[in-house]
Amino acid sequence: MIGIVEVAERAGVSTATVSRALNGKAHVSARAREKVLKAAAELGYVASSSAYTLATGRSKNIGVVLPFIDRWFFSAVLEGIVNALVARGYDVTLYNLSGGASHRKRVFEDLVLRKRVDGVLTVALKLSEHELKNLTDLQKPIVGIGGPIPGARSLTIDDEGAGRLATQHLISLGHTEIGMISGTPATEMDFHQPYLRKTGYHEALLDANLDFHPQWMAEADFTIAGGYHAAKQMLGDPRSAPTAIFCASDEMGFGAIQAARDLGYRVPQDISVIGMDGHPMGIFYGLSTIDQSTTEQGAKGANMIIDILEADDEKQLRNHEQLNIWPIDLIVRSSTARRSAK
Amino acid sequence: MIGIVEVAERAGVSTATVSRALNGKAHVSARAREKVLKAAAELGYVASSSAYTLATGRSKNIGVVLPFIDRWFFSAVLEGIVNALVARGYDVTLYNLSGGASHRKRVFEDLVLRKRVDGVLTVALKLSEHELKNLTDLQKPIVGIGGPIPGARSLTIDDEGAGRLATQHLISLGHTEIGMISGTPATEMDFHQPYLRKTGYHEALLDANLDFHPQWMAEADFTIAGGYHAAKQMLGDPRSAPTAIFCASDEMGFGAIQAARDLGYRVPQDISVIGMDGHPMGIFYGLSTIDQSTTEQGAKGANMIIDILEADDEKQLRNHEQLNIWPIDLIVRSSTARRSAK
DNA sequence: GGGGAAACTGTAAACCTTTACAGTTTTAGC
DNA sequence: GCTAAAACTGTAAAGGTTTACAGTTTCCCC
Repeated sequence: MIGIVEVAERAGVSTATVSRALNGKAHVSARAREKVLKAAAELGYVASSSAYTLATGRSKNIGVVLPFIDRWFFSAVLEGIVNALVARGYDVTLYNLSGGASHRKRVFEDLVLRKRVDGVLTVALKLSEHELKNLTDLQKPIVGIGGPIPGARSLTIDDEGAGRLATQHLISLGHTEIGMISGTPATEMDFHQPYLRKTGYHEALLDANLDFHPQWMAEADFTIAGGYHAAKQMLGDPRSAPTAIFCASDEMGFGAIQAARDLGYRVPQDISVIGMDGHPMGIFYGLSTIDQSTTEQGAKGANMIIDILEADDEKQLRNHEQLNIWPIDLIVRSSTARRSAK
Repeated sequence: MIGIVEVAERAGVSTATVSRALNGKAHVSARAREKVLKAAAELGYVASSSAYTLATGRSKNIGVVLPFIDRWFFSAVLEGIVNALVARGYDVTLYNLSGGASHRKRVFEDLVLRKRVDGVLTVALKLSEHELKNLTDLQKPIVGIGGPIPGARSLTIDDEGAGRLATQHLISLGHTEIGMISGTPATEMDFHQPYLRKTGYHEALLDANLDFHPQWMAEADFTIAGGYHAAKQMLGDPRSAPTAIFCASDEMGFGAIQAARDLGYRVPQDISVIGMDGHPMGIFYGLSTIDQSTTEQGAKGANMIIDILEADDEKQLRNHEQLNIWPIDLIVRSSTARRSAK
């Protein structure tokens, strides 16, 4: 095993100098630095991260907690997070909550706490009070992406505004009978999101003085299949079928388009569909959507937490609540069009 | 800061006893164990993982290296890996290669090496000799999922057999003009997979004495859009259009179905399509496929590496090459049918 | 060449556990 | 009640780094 001592011997300096040279600190002469670098390279020396962490109290490791990994939104956020963190020299330790309740408890009580991480990033998560306390007790920076963490920093889109914007887009095209397929809150997830998007939808209808028909509202589980079944139900009855549907996720939008086609509707001539999130397949389906540049949002959240960490300012480290609103874009493609005369 | 010393004091025992009690080791009286547990709970003590790692040389942390995170196959494998590892008390540190070449170099040279991990799991990766050497120099268990790592243990399906099976399924339905949309090897990925699936396809045709037409072979990038464009090209010319297509991934299969429909073909009456992987959306599309139970495969790979670690047998730890073949299933849905008379 | 400041370097303590080894207590058998 | 064995417990070293502090060298200017 070759450690800092061996490098020091070979370079003919002390371990302190080796440490300083290798970490790019000041107070090392060019000559010494060079000798150290050479010796380290020759010996193939790599510092032990556990010793580093023990000595400095920093692990250069961020814990990321997500409810699912294999759903597009989450994997896209994760991709952004991981790339941004690695670029800044941090590792990512992953905690996934999809393994059931006992698993979830384990994550919060044991793993996150084991002093392995310098900070925690949560994605679209609603925490119980107990879990929140576990996290804040760590006295480490926390950032919540896509679902505000009370008392901590958050990065999230304006879900209510997004719902309103999507609905207004449909209204602006002349639609007056507008349905919505909203998400059901899975137990693992923050339930603000589906709720807020629905609120935006209602507000937009209200502002435009439009009627609201209970049959125009359905709930599904954010998947293609869920959207398909909900849309089929909603469009199946010609007496109450809306002429446009706003889906709370793009996946449900894909399903809705398919359902409409299977029922003989033409999209967008007979029915307009707008989704939400900015799924890459949306380009393929021609689905209009509210884009929230998911991967970039993940990267931004990652950079936020590193900025806090490296600010190193005591005041910064306190978890004062702070809400950052991430911008959204309306992307109009071929699934929404002017309402045609019936 | 409360450490093992504080717990020892409170419990009225030595730190050695605290350590033994908390780690569930033998040689602790029931009375002492109880006192320790009580004291630890009262103080809210959590062991420092870096000190643990430094003292024991084990990090209880597995590095997972993947080329992408936000593509379904990889996120599904990852989901399986993470859940299995957490269930066995291990953490997962994630290394993603999609950030470009310098990023990739960084991952292999710095991060994986930093003695943070007890073992490495790679997913569908082809490593350069240099990268492979970096990894094996670690003297730690390595397991390659979905892409064999030379000189290490691997878990992979029989890609060639899978290609043959898919093609044979089409042949058994009476098809004689069978196209294939194969994957292009992205630089980040193992390029065995697309190649092997193609080989299986060719073998099956050969065995059945069927003709092969160069226009029946296309390459795409594993995505829906890629499959769509490739299929449109292949089916566009009625003189050479095949009556069945085997796609090397389900995503490309979805695209191919869409392309066929857009060209006025009915699936499966006019054209059969079979995919590969077992994407959950396949149920929705009715896509016949070769299922490789991706998430379970990830879990299996994770368990393999932990088994090696916990066997603790010197011989086990040596990275002797070993190839585990993961079973596949032909799933017949509504996208494949008997060839109809033209 | 002398003096003082600035730049560099080294020693050793600190970080927090685990565990080998030695020492102590309990148990069981007679 | 004694003895030997078994079970438990404690002391202290080890693991590999960073860094405060003290000590040394170099540099510059008079």
